[in-house]
Amino acid sequence: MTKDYRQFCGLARAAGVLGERWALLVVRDLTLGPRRFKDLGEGLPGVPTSVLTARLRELEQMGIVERRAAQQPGGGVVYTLTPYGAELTPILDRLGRWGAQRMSVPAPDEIITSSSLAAALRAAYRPGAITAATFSIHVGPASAWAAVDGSEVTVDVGLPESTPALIIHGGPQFRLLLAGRLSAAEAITSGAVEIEGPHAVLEDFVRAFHVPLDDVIGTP
Amino acid sequence: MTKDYRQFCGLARAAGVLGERWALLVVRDLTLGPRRFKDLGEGLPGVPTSVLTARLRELEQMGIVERRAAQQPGGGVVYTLTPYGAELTPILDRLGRWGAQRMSVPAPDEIITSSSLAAALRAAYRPGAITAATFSIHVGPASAWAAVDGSEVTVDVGLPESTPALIIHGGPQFRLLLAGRLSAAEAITSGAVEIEGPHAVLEDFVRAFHVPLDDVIGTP
DNA sequence: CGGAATCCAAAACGATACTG
DNA sequence: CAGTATCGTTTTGGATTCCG
Repeated sequence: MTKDYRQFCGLARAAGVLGERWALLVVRDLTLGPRRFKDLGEGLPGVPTSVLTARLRELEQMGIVERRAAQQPGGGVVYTLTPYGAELTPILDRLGRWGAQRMSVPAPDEIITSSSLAAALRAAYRPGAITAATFSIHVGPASAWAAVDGSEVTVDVGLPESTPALIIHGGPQFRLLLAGRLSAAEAITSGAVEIEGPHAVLEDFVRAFHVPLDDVIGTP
Repeated sequence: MTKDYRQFCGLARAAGVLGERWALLVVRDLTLGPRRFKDLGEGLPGVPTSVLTARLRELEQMGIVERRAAQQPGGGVVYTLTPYGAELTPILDRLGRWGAQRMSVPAPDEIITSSSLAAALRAAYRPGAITAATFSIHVGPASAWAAVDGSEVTVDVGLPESTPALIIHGGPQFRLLLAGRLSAAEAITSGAVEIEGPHAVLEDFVRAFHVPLDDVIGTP
């Protein structure tokens, strides 16, 4: 449990916990807010309950995750990030952007989860482009929303509470829109995305949310 | 080889490569500069050559590491980070600082490698405290140096080329100096560190290199 | 719902030895 | 120096089932 490198090194510690299978994705999902065991399991297709339990215990023991009784609907248990764990958020955002640089279009067997979409939106946010707006995004089976207010952005899975300025339905090409490889206009005319709302708001969206994409040279 | 989460997610990609055993530490060592196979192996006590090879191949395949023929002494092979891989440096620095927050004093079985020391110094650097100086640091069997010049810092293992303004020999308590739990004066009088050079330069050092340390509450 | 318990299979790690 | 090859052992991941 929890890899041990026997090195007195902050990075080795981090690698020890977060390098375990599924650990980083569990934390990613928890950066969006408190989650139940079941939510985590469903949001991470392929995790056996036994592994999820193990990861949560380890993260708990390292002070990253906290296990609490849920007050509201139905009681039960929720997992949250501790303040220490929450400090990972900006780091994971950067790491996620780094990894996304080489991701153009989903492979046939790759899925998009709502949590990954929400986290990607948060990581993609560039303050200053727009002042305020709420977006509702659907990509394949995944749904998330992002609410911009000044330099802040709030994201989560599912649907926004307030009515969004724009609803976007995107397909596999959605990534290219975030990369600027497709302009807002192109994305619409090509059918890469369909929107409910004004075209101009989609222009706002692409200005506010951006993740560059490398020209990847084939490996000769 | 290379964990697969089947998710179209930058973080999942990153976790796939960097989550493999030893991978993050290999990258850490390479952020310091080109390294030979043997250097990496010796700097990572416990890695079998077979595993090291596997990790290097994976990192190479992901475009993070490049394998080149060494020009200079003796020929052979060196591994370097690609530009893409080098982009990880600031991220790993942040992750390392995050992990170090809960590390006060090395456990009896924890070692300090020269690479981890050098990387820790880089991560600990706060621009603005001093204008220029070179430090030579020894902690246990590990040796590294850091050269400050304006807002830039350069670090590596071993000894600096130019004569340092200060040589520091630290013991297990060295971490507390970086955390500010020990003042420069206290560190010297308590014997936590021994220095060759002016006391005042050690004051400079602690101002320029700092990694906070959490008050960790026992787990009740 | 929130897990604990079992069990099997497959990696993958670590050690060691050996080669170009 | 820079690995490859082999191999036994240990993990641990994944699937399934069951329980409070």
